[in-house]
Amino acid sequence: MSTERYNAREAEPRWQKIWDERGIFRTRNDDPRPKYYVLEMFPYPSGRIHIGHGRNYVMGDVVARFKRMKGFNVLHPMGWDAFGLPAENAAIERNTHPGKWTYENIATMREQLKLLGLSLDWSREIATCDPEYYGEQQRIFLEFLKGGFVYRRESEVNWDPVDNTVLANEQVIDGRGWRSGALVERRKLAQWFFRITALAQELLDGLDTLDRWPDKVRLMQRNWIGRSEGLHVRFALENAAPELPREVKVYTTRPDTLFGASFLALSPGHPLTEALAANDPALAAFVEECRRGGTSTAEIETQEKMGYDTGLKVAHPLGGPHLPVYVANFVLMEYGTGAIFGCPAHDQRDLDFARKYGLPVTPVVLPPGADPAEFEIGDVAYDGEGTLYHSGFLDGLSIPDAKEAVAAKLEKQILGNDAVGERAVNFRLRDWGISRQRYWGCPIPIIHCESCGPVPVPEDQLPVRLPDDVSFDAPGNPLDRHPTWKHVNCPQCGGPARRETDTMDTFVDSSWYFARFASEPGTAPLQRGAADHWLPVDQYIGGIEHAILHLLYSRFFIRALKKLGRVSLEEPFAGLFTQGMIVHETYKDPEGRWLFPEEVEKREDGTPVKAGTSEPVTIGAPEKMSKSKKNVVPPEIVADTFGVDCARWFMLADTPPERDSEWTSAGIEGAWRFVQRIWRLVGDTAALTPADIARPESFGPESIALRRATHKLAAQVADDVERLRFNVAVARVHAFANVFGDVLIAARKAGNVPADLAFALREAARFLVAVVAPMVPHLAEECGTLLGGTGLVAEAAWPLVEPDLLVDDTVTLPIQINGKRRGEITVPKDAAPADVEKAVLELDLVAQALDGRAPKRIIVVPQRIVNVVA
RNA sequence: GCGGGUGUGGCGGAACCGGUAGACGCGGCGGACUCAAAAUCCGUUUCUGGUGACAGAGUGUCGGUUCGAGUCCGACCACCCGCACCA
Repeated sequence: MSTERYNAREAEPRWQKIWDERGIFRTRNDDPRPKYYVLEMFPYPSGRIHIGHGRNYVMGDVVARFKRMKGFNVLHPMGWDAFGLPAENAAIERNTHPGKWTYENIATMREQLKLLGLSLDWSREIATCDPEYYGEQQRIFLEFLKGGFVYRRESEVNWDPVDNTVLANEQVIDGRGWRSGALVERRKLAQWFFRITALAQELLDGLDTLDRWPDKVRLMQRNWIGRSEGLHVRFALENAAPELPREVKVYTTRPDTLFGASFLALSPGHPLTEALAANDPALAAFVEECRRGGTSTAEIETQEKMGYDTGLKVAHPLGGPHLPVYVANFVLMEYGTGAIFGCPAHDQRDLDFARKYGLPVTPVVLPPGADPAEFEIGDVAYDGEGTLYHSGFLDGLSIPDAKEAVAAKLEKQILGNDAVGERAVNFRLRDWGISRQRYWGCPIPIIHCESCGPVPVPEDQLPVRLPDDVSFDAPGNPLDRHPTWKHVNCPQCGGPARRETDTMDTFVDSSWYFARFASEPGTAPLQRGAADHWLPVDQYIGGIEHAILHLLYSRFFIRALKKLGRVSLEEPFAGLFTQGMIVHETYKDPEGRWLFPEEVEKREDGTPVKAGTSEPVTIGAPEKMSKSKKNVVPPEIVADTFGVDCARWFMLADTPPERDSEWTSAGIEGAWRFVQRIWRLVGDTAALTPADIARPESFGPESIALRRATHKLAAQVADDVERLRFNVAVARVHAFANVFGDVLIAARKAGNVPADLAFALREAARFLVAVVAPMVPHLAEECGTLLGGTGLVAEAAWPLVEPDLLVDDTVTLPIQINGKRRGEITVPKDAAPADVEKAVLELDLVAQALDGRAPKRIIVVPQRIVNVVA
């Protein structure tokens, strides 16, 4: 009998060292086994990790270790999303260099991650701030430029006045910068864009192929891309000054409501608006007022519709009355044509506008069953289905038929030289602005020349490296202020020119790193052969917060790279899993200061106090672990007390992986007990049975029962892990330990252990160790040694399941009488329903219930249930 | 406003296709071992009534389909998430 406790603190570093020395997690591209690529979203090196960061890495590690045991050549790499604003902020605050700060953080966090015992191939580690990495990214940028996926234009940008940078639309949350929280302003700048909209339809269609993605994420992307089908309609301007355009084009998804139109509205940013405003100070002032309007959620919701009557009129293309042309604050320049026709009766925004400016409200869609003489629009527009009326040739048609009829008619109608109407598809998706006025990012490899314009940096001059000697003592972009860096000669004409001083959005860095990992260390960063071999990532794991941006950008990148011949695939991530966060209680002292969990202790009566004092502590609701609220647990503390296997076990247990999980001391103690329990079960088995026991000819009932449980365990846990149902896998291991423990105790009491049972016990221990190995790998190695194994458990195969042992000979069926469970019956597994029925009717409890009458009906569901209807 | 999700004991949560609701863990209670404690082990733990075998109720609410509903359908309530003046 083993009496010693499992000493995780001693064993864990020892096994980590052995794994490392033998290089067993190093992956080779020429390995003949089938490939499996598992990847967790790489971290930003912000400083230190806490246990809350560990959950997705542990989940990925379970998958990686499991797949290795199942015979796959597994790629499981790690890297660093290393460019970004915090490094610059740290540089400003601490008077250091962003690179130094970043690489120091990487060193710290690498050691912390290693503490978790992750089976990572560290030889493939990358940081996106390595010149080799961003040099390849510059090459990709130039290929995108050549291939038409990059362009430059003047654009109104979201300007973050605190971080002094441009933000993507996606980085503006409630009108504030996603990092600084500052209210975003609008400015016009020349910006570089990735033409993601060129692939909008493909990116939408591709979602249908991603059957191992969560539906939620696919839906979010679908909505983000936002496809709509409608009609472009050109309206002739009646009374415009000669220098103005002759027409206005609008986009509508409701051409059926054209007879209900009562006005046209232009966006404040529309070219016609600008042209009019040049000679109309009042309009110019109105446009200015619209600009000032905030973009925050609350403001948009409460913002009143504002309009300015330009005095212009347009003709109705279907012969209705002429319509006034307004400029309106609610019309977006970025969507459609920046101009709309307003149909107040059937669009809430138009209705609000019409009521405010006294415009007609003419319903043209009659709800089913409504009386045309009575139906009126009050404060709510009607956007349901119905039948067209008040609409000339459309009267009586359904909405879809009316849409079609209008489109067909206007396609043939001519205004000037073109058709009045043209069917059009619109997307909500906008092109991706990637220019950032920041130092710590990938330089955009362009040189601006007075005479040649923007010129690509020649291939042999890549990478364009960031200068090291920069200062952060003034606001703005250090690259722009650098005395020499930007001054170069034009590669085309040789004349004086200046470098592009903008750097790329860091989302560019993370849009292809998974392809970089495919290349062996020391080889070119993006190789078609290697990328095609390893990609797509078989299982990608990360937070739901990246459901749109990172994942959509990466999908765009791979598709663009394919079109440029750099890779052969279309979708980078075949399987996606979004894991929940780890949350923890928060603690505050009487002054309202946050306390770390280790600063809090419980008195005997259960009240929490500040450690070593009698100051009361307020316990707050569990929240996402964060440094600012101090509700963090550093991995070192866990490693030094319970061991990281306990942390791993706890992170996998109880809560489904996609939900948030609360870290508690009770939970980690429970994990500790179970780790010790496995250790004891294995140790007791090793003491009770000989290591070299041969498989006996036959097994007694007790041994068969144990073996059935053993083999079912291996089969079911394999299935659970494949489906990432770690909490269920953990529960099964617990249940098995209960069965195993009972048999073990009985065997020990009996004194002598027959050979067949000894074999079954050994087998149970071996299986148990293998099954938990992906989850608690250090303990598994230690147990492996205990059982007299010579090789590493980390390199062992998943146990071979004997299919005969998965099915039982008999089944116990519940007996229901009138749908209520009244008893049960045990029958042979493949008993005929008629025989089961007969056996059931012979039972006393059934006879009693029937009380001499014949049953109305008996339903026998083989292997499930018997229901007697009395 | 639009779209999506969730709701099961004191708690985290199981329950594949409609077939024994509450697996497994946490916590609680009782016990064994111990001089005592820790550790470990055993029993018990949905609620109500009953000493008990047992009976009744029970998966947010109301209704429906079915021999049978946590699971399917309809309406509603609560909470969570995403998008948000996208014409």
